[in-house]
Amino acid sequence: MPESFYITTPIYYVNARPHLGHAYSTIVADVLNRFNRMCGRKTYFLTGTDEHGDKVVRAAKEEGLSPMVYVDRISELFRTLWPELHIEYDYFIRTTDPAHTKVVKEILQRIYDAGDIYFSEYKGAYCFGCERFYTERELDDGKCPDHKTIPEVINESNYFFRMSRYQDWLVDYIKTNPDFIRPERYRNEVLSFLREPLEDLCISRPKTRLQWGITLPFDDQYVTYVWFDALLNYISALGYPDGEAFKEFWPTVQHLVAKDILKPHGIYWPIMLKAAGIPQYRHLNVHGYWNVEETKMSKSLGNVVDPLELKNLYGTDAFRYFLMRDMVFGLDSNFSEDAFIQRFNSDLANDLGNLFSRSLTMVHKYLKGVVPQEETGSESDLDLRLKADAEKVVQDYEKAMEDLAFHKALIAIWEFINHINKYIDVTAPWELAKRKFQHKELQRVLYNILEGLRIVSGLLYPIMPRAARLMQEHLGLPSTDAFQKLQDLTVWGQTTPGTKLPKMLTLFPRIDRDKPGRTPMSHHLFK
RNA sequence: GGCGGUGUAGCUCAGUUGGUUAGAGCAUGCGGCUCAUAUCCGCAGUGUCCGGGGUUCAAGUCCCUGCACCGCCA
Repeated sequence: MPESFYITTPIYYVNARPHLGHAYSTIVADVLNRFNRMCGRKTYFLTGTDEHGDKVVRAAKEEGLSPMVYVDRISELFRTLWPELHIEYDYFIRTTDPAHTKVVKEILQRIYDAGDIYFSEYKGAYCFGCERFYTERELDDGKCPDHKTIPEVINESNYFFRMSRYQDWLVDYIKTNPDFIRPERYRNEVLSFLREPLEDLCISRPKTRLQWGITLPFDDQYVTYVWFDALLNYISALGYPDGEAFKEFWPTVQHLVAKDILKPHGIYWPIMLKAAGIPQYRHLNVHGYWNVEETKMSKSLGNVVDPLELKNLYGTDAFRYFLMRDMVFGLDSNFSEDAFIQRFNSDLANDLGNLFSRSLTMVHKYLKGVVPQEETGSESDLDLRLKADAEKVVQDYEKAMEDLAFHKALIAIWEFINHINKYIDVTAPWELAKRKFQHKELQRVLYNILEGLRIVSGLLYPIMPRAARLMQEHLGLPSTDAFQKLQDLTVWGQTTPGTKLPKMLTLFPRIDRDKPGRTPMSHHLFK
């Protein structure tokens, strides 16, 4: 029985529209999900939206909408964006779902009963304009940085989660499970944070101040605040506690987050799970930020990259390829249209697209578009080397994918693409085609090229599902299968001789930067 | 202020436990092929490995120190 695989994205906060960062997280999840399906695992892929809290109330007010109408609208933007990027999630959760609300209340009650939630009063500087407390440090000359007014000192009572009690346990757990949080830099960050005493977490807001949230089960004058509500989506979506999905998928859960929400996922969440008596997640995978033209992406700079626009300009496959190829998972990367076009033309159009095109053209031209016999038995060193390269690429790829080193997986594929190009160059099928007595050799060479391309298409499936599919159709592979199993990519000779190949197509037409009428990305206009 | 990271070719980066003339891709220049989306293949380079000091027969790699940028914490 192969293991299951459960991957989650963060649930995205609905106070803003989807941007490049959201798209990256969700595409990575989709890539991992598809890769694991190729490995024969039963997979579950969760994404969704986080919809409570005062920022949402404020954003709704600005648009003159009720919170519910507002969150419906923004949530829908996320939900409908993903299919456009060829993302196939299994379930889309919203924290306003009644089923989620029920689980949150259940867990709160359980932790409350166990004595890990207590009631306490505190004093603080509160700005009524911002509807929030400020710490001394955040104040600008004693005044609210936004409103330039002196905040009032008020008393407030709230419920607190006793995280401090679990600090030593967590440090120990992270130390004994080295890949609990990865890459290592983020694990170190959490450990370094835990060297200082951990403060208890405020998990409520009085209804006098905020109504848009889940009412505490043990005090109806309060709502749950942010993380305690949001994090529980990962279990409520599976039908915790009795759902079949929970039993099947929770044991192998991996979370995927950007570095800005490391603390809630690396500290609050494991402690919540511990306090509620739920087994820990397996991995927290943390990635970096996309900068745009060397600067931080921000609304005020007007350089927010809209995934839909990119997709419309260059296609989903190219967009996904660029994101996976140009970011080292865990580190920050830079996005620019120039870099994108560079990658597109050199990797997709020239290396892969042209290889695909020249190969199929030769099959059509020399063999009437019919897949030849394999012609084993008289292989040259060149043939044998190509097969060895094919074995190696699958191994390197698998290792890189397991390590979340997507760029390395793609580098490995492109090395193999170069090898096929080289193989064509050295075997020179156009020469073989001139001489009848070399027909068998011609057949063998072209068969090997097609096989090489089959393996390339199979490996590309998680990253570029649509292009992989197109390639497979044009290589005469069964179109009934959505993808090839990784296992099938390790065995040479799966292409069926005698298959008539469909008409040629250009996979990735070159982008001509200077072409008149070409529309550059709109964020350039705001620079 | 404390802790951590990064600094290698024009650009993006690889460089294992210290070990010959420091690598790849892109960009550049030259040559070859014609099946191909003017594509592909080959060749050619270029480097104060951030500065300074030290350990060693030997340092991009280890130690100390300074600088720059980044992150987390206060």
